[in-house]
Amino acid sequence: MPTEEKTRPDADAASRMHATKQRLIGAGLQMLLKHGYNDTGIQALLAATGTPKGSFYHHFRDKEDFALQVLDNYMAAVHDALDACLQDASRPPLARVRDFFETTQRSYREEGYMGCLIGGLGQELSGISDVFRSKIAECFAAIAERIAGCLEEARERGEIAGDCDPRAMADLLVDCWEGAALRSRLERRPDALNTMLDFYMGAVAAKGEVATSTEAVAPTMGRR
Amino acid sequence: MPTEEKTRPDADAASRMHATKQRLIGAGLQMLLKHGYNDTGIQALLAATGTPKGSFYHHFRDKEDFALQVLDNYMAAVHDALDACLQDASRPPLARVRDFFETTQRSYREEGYMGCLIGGLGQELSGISDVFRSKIAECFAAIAERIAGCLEEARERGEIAGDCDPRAMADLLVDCWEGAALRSRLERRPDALNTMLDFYMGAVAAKGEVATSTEAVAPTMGRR
DNA sequence: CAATCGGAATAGACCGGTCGGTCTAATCGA
DNA sequence: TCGATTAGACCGACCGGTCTATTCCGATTG
Repeated sequence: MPTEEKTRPDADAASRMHATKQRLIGAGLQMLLKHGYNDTGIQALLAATGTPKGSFYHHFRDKEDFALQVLDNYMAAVHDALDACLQDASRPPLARVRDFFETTQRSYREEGYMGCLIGGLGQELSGISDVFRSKIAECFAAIAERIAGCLEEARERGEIAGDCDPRAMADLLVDCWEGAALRSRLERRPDALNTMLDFYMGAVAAKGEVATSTEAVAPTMGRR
Repeated sequence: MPTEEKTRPDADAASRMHATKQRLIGAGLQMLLKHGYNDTGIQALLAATGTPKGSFYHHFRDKEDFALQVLDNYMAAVHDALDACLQDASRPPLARVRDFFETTQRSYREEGYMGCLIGGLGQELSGISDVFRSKIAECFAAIAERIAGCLEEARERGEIAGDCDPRAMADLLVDCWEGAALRSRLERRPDALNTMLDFYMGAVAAKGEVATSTEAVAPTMGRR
């Protein structure tokens, strides 16, 4: 493993985690995705997993600590997906970025189009908890940072305009994705996600220039 | 007033509304924006407005009914802003659309960058309540519908590509806006909103063609 | 190898507080 | 006078969290 990040939570930590704790975090992800934070009850979580209360408060300080750990777990999975998609040097950078979001979209479908946990908790809690607000802002920043790296590559290769700011474009992409994810949650279908991706890819792709890539990046645009 | 819509809730209804009910809805908007639905307590609302419980349950069936009415009120304000911004036939259609979102952004600032109530409630409740889910989907659809009308005008005038689907582009704009609104809520600043607007306007504007408009639509792009 | 020790983990009764909602009575205003 | 509205005591349910008791299981012994 290359020394790519200073301190990213071990993606492999799950394997060393106690089975009960893993069960709680797994079920917690589903419940937090569907119900949000305030409507997720500890009792309901324990009932759903057949866990006694003592175990929960042995593994977690309190509900907030629990949700933060679920979020860490979620972020680890996101970073795994980023690793899997963005590091394939044989593909054009822009196609790799698109691949990441298509992978993400697939995971949304598997969860019944409940959208993104980060966005969900961010929307619900950023008004009342600075802990969550800053944590979630950091999550988005971390994702955007990695995408920005890939966009920088794309810029150097002439896939996107040479005078654009990759980091700003990455932030923008993440933001728009979250909006489309909310819409897909409301509609229980992925259309908004696809439309958004097509639009973005079509808009950033440097047109009529060298564009060495033969891989199609934005098949259609502006049509649902 | 022109017969523009079949049945849109009377924007002027507030003036005929009982003072107590108005107070509750006004305070409810602030509380729902900041705390979300589940963390907004009836008791806290009553304490904040100095209202006895009897009054609340006289004017509202229950908490859900209350939140839906706050949402109706919010939507009426949105439609007012749409009226004010989109109907000025003397300005280019695309500039009118941009004007609406800049007006919206101003109102976000006034509320301390708490983002959009529709998006907030949508994110929090769409997983557990079909009432809210469909209601909020309709809210977005209604907004997109009106923007689509303006985009259609823009298309006819050649401000945007002739072969694009105005309705899809309007949905997309609303979705991306919501995503940027979440980011602006997390960061307590409007940057993400501006970046998103600039990017969208720059991307849809038909380039190098007739483009009769002399009004700048997207001053900068891709820079924060 | 068996006995045992001790912390980790499980188990669930229990607690005070707050939740949304109900009910009856008093008061207001046309 | 009479319905609309205000007033607030009251309710059962459930919330997150605490506490003590028990069980589990690997390390430490003789």
